[in-house]
Amino acid sequence: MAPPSRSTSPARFQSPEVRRRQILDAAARLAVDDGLENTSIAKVAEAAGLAKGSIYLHFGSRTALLAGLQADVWQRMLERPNDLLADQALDWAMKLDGVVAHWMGFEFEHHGLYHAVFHTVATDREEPLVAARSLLDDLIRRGTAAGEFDLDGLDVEVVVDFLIHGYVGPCFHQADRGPAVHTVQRLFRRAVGADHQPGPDL
Amino acid sequence: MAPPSRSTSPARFQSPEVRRRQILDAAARLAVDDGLENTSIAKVAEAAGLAKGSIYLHFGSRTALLAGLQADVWQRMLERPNDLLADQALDWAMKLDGVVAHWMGFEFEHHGLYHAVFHTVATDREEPLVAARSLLDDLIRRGTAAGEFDLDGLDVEVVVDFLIHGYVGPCFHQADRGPAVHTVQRLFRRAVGADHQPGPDL
Amino acid sequence: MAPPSRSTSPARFQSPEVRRRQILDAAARLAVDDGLENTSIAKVAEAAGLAKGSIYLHFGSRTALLAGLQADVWQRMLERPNDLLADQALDWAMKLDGVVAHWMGFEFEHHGLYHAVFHTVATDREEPLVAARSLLDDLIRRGTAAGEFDLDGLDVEVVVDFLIHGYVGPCFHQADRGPAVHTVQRLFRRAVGADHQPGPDL
Amino acid sequence: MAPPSRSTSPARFQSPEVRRRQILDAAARLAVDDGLENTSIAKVAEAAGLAKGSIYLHFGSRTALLAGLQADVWQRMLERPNDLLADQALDWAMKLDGVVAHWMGFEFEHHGLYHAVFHTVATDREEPLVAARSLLDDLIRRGTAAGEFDLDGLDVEVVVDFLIHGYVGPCFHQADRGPAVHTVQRLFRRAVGADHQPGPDL
DNA sequence: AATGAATGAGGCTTCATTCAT
DNA sequence: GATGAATGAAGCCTCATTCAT
Repeated sequence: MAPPSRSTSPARFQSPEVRRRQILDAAARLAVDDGLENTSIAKVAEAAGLAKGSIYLHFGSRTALLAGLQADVWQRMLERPNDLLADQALDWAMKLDGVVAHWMGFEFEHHGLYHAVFHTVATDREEPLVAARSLLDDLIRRGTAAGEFDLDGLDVEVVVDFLIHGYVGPCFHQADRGPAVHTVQRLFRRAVGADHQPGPDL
Repeated sequence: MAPPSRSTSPARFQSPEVRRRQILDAAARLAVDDGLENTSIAKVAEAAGLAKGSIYLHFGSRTALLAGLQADVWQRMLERPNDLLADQALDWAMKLDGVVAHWMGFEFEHHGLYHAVFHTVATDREEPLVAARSLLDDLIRRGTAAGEFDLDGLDVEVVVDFLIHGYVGPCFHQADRGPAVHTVQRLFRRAVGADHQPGPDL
Repeated sequence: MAPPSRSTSPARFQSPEVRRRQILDAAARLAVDDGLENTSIAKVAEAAGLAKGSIYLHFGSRTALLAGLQADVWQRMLERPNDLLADQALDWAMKLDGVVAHWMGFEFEHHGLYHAVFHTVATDREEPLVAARSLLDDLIRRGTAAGEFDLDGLDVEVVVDFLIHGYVGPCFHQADRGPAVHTVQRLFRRAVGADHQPGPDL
Repeated sequence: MAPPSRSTSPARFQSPEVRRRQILDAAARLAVDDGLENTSIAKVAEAAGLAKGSIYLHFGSRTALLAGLQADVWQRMLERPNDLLADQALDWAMKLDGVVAHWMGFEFEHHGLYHAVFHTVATDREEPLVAARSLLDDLIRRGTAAGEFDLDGLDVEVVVDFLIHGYVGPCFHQADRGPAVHTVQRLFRRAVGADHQPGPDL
């Protein structure tokens, strides 16, 4: 009996790292377009130009893939802000502005992916979220210590949670990105008691 | 074609109103525990002590059930704040405090149900969301007009979106409700430029 | 606890015979419109102005109802032709014409109901079909004996089966009923060797 | 989400073409035995020795499967008659005989499958039916033009519809195939006015 | 490494039938 | 007699996962 004919030629060999990235990119694209819960292995495989089974050579399960996506997202979310934090040339309010601009930029760019990943992945979601929170926490505490921010007794942790959720809202409903970002920057400043003068876009 | 054998005794007759409420309550419980998208008809039926098919006597489809849940949630979310808005004895900042207290109370009580419903239901989710937004929008505009709030040029719509998402954050991570609510009330006041003195709990 | 409210008043009492007929009529209507297999108990009940459960006071099962419908259909299908057969004023060819006219009239009127019932009901479908076949069988044999028909060795049973299926075809595709009936009448005559002159419509 | 446990050994790999045919054959068997509308995916899968889900690798839906069955049936139904039509060695009456023999052969062989498919499939059933009708239509018109047939004013379309339904009848009730086919051949000839001498079997 | 046929649990929905009221 | 809430088997379909090739 003839072996089953292969209708498409197999994908060209790739190193695991490259494949992994291709898969994650495909998954991210689909998650943005169709929503995270509608991102099936089959669709990811097709979008990545692979067969379904091949996904499992790189991720142990759909959940693992989604977790990978999450890690990916959060890494990109934290990379730049960490740089900002270290930038000596910026005062604390400007750093805060920078974080807002960066995060909102992501939400606008990927329309909800960050939000979706943040809220949906069925994994230990604490770790990366903790990272984002502690980044903001750190920023606010140090800005306060520097005398730039004035919390007037407000609990930093609550403020952080509030801000980290709040900035997402305007990303869904606003057509004009620039003004929205600017407004949210000022809202962050108001929250930490530093809205003395408008901050420039970053 | 075969007559269904009855392995368990059927649930006692109930009026549609009562059953409908029982089903919605069961669904709400599950939505909180497992997430909205994992709330299946089978699970709802079991939680409500009914057979799967019985759910369809009260809701035309899973989507309709979820929409019913949403409508329910939002009605409870908007009822009280609308009363607050109409209360002549309160100044605008106090009304704002009241809304915060009410909404956070719900989130704490139902641990994420409101958030889940708010962000996930696959229905025309706009209507009730619009209602919540316009409530806050109205409150802020009128408080500003009354000279109590000072937006200093901030776009009201962005502020509203920001606040409506922001208050949810602290509900997940804070053990001490009272202080968290108080802090968020002050953050709302800061956002609208009215944090001159702390507002009392409502 | 209050008894469940009754949203609609119960249908007025009716004698079983009348109810039975109402139900069969409703079922026939639905079978014509939606097809026999889409005729559910629920729809019949609604069309008959009854509650679902009430159907079971008159028919033991859906199958029994469908069988009743079938019996009904076939009775109406055979009544008139039996009269024709007994009519002394008609010659055999005219009787044949009459049967055709009557049967096609039914198919046109009820658009496929007779065909559907004939072919679909999951009961002992033989009995009524046998009646129709033997009617035609009888007619042809006696017409042949009378010298009006000429089978020239054709097996009567095959001829009967052929005719009884054949007349249904033109009922589906022909817009002009009159000419179609006339043509089929002549085809019946040809089949039995009696198409010497066109027969008048009956 | 849970890995599917494998209680039975999976069916051996097959090329899509082979599987597709196996599934269609199983479906045809069931359609004959149980009726087309009682042919469920579950039953087809079991009859084909596959899991339910595997059917969907080859047919997008139950409807598509049934349509595939239909297409299959009709292709086999029309192939041979089209050859007959082109055969120069046969006169028109003999071609007509050949079509009858072929079609009745199918009905006998598959006991009702062709009839079932012909009348029930919930798809665009027009196309293949049109093909069969136009085949017969063509045959009759050309036989008439050649002077072999004599319609004497009968509408060809009605004749075609009549014949195409009529031949099915004897297939259900006759044990002796040979004589039945022969009789129906003569009935076709009578219908088109060409029953001058018996035609030989084809 | 890559493939893709095969699996089967589980999700949604319908509907004939029963039975307490 | 009449009602309609309740049932559960059964139907269609999806999709994460496995594994022979």
